[in-house]
Amino acid sequence: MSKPGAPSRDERRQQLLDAARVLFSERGYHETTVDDITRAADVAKGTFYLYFSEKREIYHEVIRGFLSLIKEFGDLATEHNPSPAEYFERIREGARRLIQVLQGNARLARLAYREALGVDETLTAMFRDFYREIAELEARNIELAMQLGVVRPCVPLVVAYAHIGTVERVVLEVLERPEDFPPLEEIVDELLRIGYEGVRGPNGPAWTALFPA
Amino acid sequence: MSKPGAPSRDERRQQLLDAARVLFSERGYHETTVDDITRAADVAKGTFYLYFSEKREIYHEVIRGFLSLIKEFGDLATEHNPSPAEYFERIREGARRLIQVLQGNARLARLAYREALGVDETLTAMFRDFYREIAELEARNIELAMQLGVVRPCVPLVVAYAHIGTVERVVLEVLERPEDFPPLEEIVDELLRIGYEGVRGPNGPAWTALFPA
Amino acid sequence: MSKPGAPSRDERRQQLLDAARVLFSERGYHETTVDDITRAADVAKGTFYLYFSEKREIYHEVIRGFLSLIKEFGDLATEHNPSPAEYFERIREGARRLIQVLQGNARLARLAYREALGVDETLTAMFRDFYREIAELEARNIELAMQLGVVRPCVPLVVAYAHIGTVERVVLEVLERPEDFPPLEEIVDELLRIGYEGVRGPNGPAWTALFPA
Amino acid sequence: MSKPGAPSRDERRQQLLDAARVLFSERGYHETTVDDITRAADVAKGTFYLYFSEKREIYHEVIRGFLSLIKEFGDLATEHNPSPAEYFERIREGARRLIQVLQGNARLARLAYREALGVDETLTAMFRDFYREIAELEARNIELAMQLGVVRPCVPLVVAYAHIGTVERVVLEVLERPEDFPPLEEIVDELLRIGYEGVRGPNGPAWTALFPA
DNA sequence: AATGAATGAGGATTCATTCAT
DNA sequence: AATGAATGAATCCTCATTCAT
Repeated sequence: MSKPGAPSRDERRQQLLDAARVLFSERGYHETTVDDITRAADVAKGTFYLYFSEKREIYHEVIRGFLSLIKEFGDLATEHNPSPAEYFERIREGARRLIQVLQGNARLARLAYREALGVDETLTAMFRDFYREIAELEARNIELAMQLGVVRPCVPLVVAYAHIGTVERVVLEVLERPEDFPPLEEIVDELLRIGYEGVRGPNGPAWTALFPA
Repeated sequence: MSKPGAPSRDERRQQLLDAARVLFSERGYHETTVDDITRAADVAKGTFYLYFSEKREIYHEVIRGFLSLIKEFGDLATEHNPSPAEYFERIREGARRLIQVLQGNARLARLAYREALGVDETLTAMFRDFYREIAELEARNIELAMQLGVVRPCVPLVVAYAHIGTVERVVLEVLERPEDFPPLEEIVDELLRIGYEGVRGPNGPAWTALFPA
Repeated sequence: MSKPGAPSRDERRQQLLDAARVLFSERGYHETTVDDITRAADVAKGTFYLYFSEKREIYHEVIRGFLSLIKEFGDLATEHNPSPAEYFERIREGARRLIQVLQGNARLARLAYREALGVDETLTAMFRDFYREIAELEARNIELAMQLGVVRPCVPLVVAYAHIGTVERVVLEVLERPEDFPPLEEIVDELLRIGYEGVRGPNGPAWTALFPA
Repeated sequence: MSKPGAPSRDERRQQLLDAARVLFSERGYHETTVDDITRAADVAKGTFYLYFSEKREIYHEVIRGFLSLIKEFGDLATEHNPSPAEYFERIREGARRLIQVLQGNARLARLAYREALGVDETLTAMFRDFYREIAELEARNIELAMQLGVVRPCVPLVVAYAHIGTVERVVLEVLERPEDFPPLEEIVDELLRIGYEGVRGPNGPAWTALFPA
């Protein structure tokens, strides 16, 4: 059906997505034209519309891809019935992998953050759902930690968003000007320490004990 | 010399800014046309360009106004040489006033957050500088707290961004769907508690002692 | 940039309508671009949209103008309570003026006829309504003539459409190749004679008597 | 040599024509894409161009087919040397069959009428020729009728177009809103009566005598 | 013969900005 | 200062047609 060496349907689509990801990351949604994308992907303008029905669609796709990349790294702590040490180990592992993803997609991370909401309703909803999902995931982590006694009584959803904001803002700043900060790997532990000692329960301080600086 | 009843130059400018603030907040930068703004301000289209050299300029102005509104509420803690109790009292006061500002400008807050960076370089820089400024301000707070012994040794800038992210993300979520959360006034203390117990020093726990739930 | 005397809003609109009328008549709707129209009217492309919200709108306007030009020439016979001779005299007068209008707008007449329905729903409705209106008008003429006894009992609406079709088809052909026909002025009487002797009533033949060849 | 079960060249072509006829009738020429046609005919897009050199060609074909369908029903009256009664009987028979064809192809009839000329020169010519042919045919009928004395002296071509217009307009209206009219079968006689009494000759009134209501 | 991916010219519409009055 | 008509560059999207497989 396709020439050997000729791109398959999926490859062509990917070609366009890749070009779009780069351009959107560099210039944002509004400053990137369909023409730019097709030129970068080295296809004719009309070809774009064989794979995406409109410009917004490819943007959604790019963002969706990024968000699902992130969402993969949260399901860790809640499984089984861990000891406090196991719990924190898992949280720590998840956080580290999250940081890696963000670091490996720095531009895209900034893009997602920037134009989170300025494009259209669908996208706004995508982000709202994304935040809600990861917040609820972290809220469940918190609840588990409360049951384990390593976290004091609190409103889990509030704490969850606090944790998210902590990571989000710090990581974005570090990605923007890494030279002003210690390496991200070191920062992770500090953030977790702040986040979890901030809600330390009767069985704490757990964190410092478990991971002495 | 202006006709009696005719708006002065500054008033006219303000008229345009007010219209723009509302429209940008509701629809974002790209979905708002200069025509929309002049129509809302009830002036002719050409008049716009007597007060602003281009569309981006009025947007910058709107954002700048909002950011400086926020920045006013940070200089509190660093003055004089406070006791731990005074320190926290000031921090708390600052936070409360910040929340009030955000709550009174919910739409604008969302706008600022959304299109923070998608418009142009100047704006990107404005936000970067804004974050840097408030981060450095909070970092100085942290350093002071370290000296007071209420905060353990840490990298102040990292902790500062962590604090900012905490407030930012939680407040944005609460503004978006207030029905899922306790009232913001109650949340403030929880956030400060998380933020400061998370970095509690030898003279702590301070927070809980000072402001028992 | 064209203005020996600055055109008023209405003049500019008319300028565009005139250009559009000519172009649509020559090439039809689909073969005429907005660019063609603005170029012919000697204004910039954007100017078009200050006066018409979309391409179809100016087309509707052109057609509407033509149709109402025609509709003016029907109300003649029904007034008062004429004698048979007066009745036919009025009919004849109306028909002659109609022919003149068509002759003076030959191209437009062909346009209207051609793309009557191929453009959009609004236009289809415009034509349907147009035909219905003039048919009902002629049907009232017929009814009046039946009362006068110059027309035999018949279904007025059917006869009305028959009369319309007669004029329409003949005039269109004559406009297309006048060299194959007698002058339109002569043809008018023949058509009326056919139309009205075809439904001659007991008081007839009226026509031949009144207007011997 | 074709695979068993595979359509022959002609069948494939017919497949495309059938699909095109339906789509053109429903949406008109400009609103129908080659893609629509091939999808409806269940062949690949490229296949279209194996059978037709361009989109307009298949449209021409569809229209041509329809027009020749109509043209078949005119050659009746002119044969032999009929008596007046035979003459009218043949005319009547021809008219009835014409009506049947139109009724059975109502959509197509409207299409032909609508976009008669808006597409291209070839089509314009096709229609011009079509009208000329049937007009000349009817003109010969009229001449014959003049010789028979059932039609008064007149310009046959003018009368021919008058007759055509009568049928055309009435039938189109009836097809559009049948509920406002008597059944077409009844209307036929009324139209013929109008048409032929309108040109009744010394040996008339023929019609009424032959076909009393 | 059949396929369907690729092409790219073409056209409608928007809107920031200018400038004569 | 104010006006608002005019401008035209910019951009999205469509679709007839081609051609390698």
